[in-house]
Amino acid sequence: MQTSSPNYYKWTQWIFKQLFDSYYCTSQDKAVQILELILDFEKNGNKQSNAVCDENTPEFSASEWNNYSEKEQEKILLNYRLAFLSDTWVNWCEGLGTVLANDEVKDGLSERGGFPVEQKLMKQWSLRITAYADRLISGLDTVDWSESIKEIQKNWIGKSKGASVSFKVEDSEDRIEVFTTRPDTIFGVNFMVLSPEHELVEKLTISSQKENVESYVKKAKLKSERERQADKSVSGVFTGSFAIHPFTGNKVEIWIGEYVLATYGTGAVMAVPCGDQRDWDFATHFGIEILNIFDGVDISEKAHEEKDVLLANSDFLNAIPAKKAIQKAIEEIENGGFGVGKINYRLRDAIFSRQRYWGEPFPVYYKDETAYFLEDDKHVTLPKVDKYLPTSSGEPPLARAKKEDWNVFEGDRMETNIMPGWAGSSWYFLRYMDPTNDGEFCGKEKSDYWGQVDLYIGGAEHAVGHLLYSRFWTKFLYDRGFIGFDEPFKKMINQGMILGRSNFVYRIKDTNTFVSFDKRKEHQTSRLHVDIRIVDNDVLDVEAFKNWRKEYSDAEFILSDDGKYLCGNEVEKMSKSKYNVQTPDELVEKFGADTLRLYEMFLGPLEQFKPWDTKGINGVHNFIRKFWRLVHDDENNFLVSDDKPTQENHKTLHKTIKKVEEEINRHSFNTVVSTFMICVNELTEQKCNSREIVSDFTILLSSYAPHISEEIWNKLGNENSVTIAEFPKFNESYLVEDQINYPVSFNGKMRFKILLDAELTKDEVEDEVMKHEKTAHYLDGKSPKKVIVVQKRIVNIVM
RNA sequence: GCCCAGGUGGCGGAAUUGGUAGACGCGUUGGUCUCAAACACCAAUGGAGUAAUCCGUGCCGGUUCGAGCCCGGCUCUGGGUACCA
Repeated sequence: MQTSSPNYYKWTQWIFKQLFDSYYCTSQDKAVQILELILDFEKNGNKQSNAVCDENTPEFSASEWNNYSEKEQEKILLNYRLAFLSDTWVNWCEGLGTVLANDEVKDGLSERGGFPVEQKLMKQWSLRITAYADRLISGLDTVDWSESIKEIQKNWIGKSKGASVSFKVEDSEDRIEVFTTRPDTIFGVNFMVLSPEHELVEKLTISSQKENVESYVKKAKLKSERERQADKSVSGVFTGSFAIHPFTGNKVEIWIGEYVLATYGTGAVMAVPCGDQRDWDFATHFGIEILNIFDGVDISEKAHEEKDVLLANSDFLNAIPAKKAIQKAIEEIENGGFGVGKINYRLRDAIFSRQRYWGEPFPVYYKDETAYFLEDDKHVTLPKVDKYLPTSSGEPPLARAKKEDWNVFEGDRMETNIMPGWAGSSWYFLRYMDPTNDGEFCGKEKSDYWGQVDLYIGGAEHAVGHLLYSRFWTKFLYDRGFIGFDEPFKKMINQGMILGRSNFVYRIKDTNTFVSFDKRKEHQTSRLHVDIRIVDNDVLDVEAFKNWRKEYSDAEFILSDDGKYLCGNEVEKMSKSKYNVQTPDELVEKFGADTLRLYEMFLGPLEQFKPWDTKGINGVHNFIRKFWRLVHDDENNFLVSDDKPTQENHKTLHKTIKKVEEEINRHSFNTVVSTFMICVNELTEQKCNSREIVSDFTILLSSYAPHISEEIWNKLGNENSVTIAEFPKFNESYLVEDQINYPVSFNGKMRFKILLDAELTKDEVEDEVMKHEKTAHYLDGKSPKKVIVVQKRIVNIVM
């Protein structure tokens, strides 16, 4: 099964079409066919509709709706559809020639390649994931995932409860809307701050402030997002305009400040300097008065951000504790008609268009610039193009395809964007359940039978991408009745990453001269990754470095005193971009794939991060050879015996079966490998090459070292693959001990052991211990206060 | 700042419900085999001490007959995340 094959992605297109044909009904709290919404519009218009929609959707009555043209109706429906086209500010990445989702942008640079990303307005397909924000949070309680991934998703969705409040601008019809989580502190507001990008900035700036504001805004826009976030110093400028406090009617200064983000909330805040540290810092820096609305709290040194005090100087909120006051404030704000209680999410709708070649094409065509979907039985495959590059006019690569290059062509033109990488990966686990179904993406009886993915082992780096989108699609497919569960992955384990050891060179600023690690502090340098293959033991091969890349061919070096160029080093994520990748090919060549596989498991617990270090690999390789020798004679001829295994042989085998079974349930693969080693060591010592024992051991080993297991299984005379052999049954009776080697401790410290019959009662054990010669020695003349006997486990003598 | 992990020999790590701390592997040392080496095999290997013995799971305290494990307080390391109003 390949997500890139048309047999697969035609179903991705089908799911996308279902999203387009659906809206989110808030009263049923699920996705519903858009037809139902249309019927509702025809009868009632949209004034009371319980549907999630774009904030700028106009209101209309039933008769207005019925009089709209098809095109107008379609335009409105786009505000409701879960897959919709809209002009969106997107993260445009020139370097990659495509749009990126928010989670693909890190610090203002593309996660892949590290290219700059800018904001650009484009017509794009988006998915209304925000409709699912709440369920994506609450659903986390039903899955067995690590706390950290749940936390990352919660933060990413970023639900905050509060109120949206609109402040009237003095002598103007304009209003400034803010979002606040602390409406109870509204009487502490005496200024407000807009982000430099806020749409009202220009309008609100009075002529005498114009120059200051313009230069401030210009400076802010020149900075990359990364620089702006890194810069924690307080900066801002006054517009000269005032807003009117909705309750007191007092003047409220309107400022502009970089610390307010354009992309969160409304891009403006009401500043409460006594209750918010950032506002406090801003007010202090610019000498703005700080009103104190907290009863008995000193705010001269810092803001008071906790909700643990009563309010003062706050009219109807006086002497009310914060929790109640928030409720009361929202009521009054709503009564006054200048705001409303609101839940705000940090999560944005997911942009679903990309401008590359490789990806799933949309089953969409345009007629008169309106988007239409193909009939259900038709799907689009990627057309052939002459180059995988954008056209000269900047359209996506698919725009290179001529009419006859498309397998389907309808309307004026086909959609030339493609879907993002996470489209296919959002539902592939469902296709696994029914990979050859030609009539459906996955038969309901199949998904009902297999259900959720029991265990998903994957990296934490997909926390806000793939793992969130899969949950969204699963919930959608569940809502529409296509599957019977609404979370894709029941349990998840995040495997630890293998870290690599990176090396660095130090380039002196604005030169092509590199200084050795030990002398780097004598210069202003920037640290650059260097390929670990041209570094040996932290010493750089200078000639190889010059040949490594064109720009270094004439590099000069300041060496350390012993004439070597020393590199810096650090253990970090193994990654191509860090040039610290060690491929396992060489190890496979030398030791075989079984050894590599076993060694990776043997390194330690699955979830743990660890640096790649091959020092111990010959240990597991020796184990494999030891197992081989167990079933071969000195001339390397396969040799097993058909003698009846001894009691001891059975004990060794069944001890191993038990342990392997237990450990696999705990996902503790490193200890399973140890168990195998112990088993082979014991069988070697017992000189046991019994066919019966070896067969069962081979099955146990087969999923850990598949190649050697298959080979030995075959040599044992089996026709079928070991992968379909039945897992050996554990038999407790082989492990019954008739004697117990009791550890005897004094005040909790183990001193000696005593071999006793397993059937002895507590009292008999105590008698035997007290009779023992060493007991008298450790008692040293004292008499025991108490003797604790835990049968078959331990004896503790308290003195 | 907040959230999540984690701290055990020279190293990777084990100890599953509170019950023998250091399984297994690496490394090291000594030995056997060999002309020699590699491989393999045998033995030793937490620290101190000739030994008896004593001390030992980041630090301080607590619970318990008994704590690497439970509780309280610290500390250090790793990871994630944030001018989110």
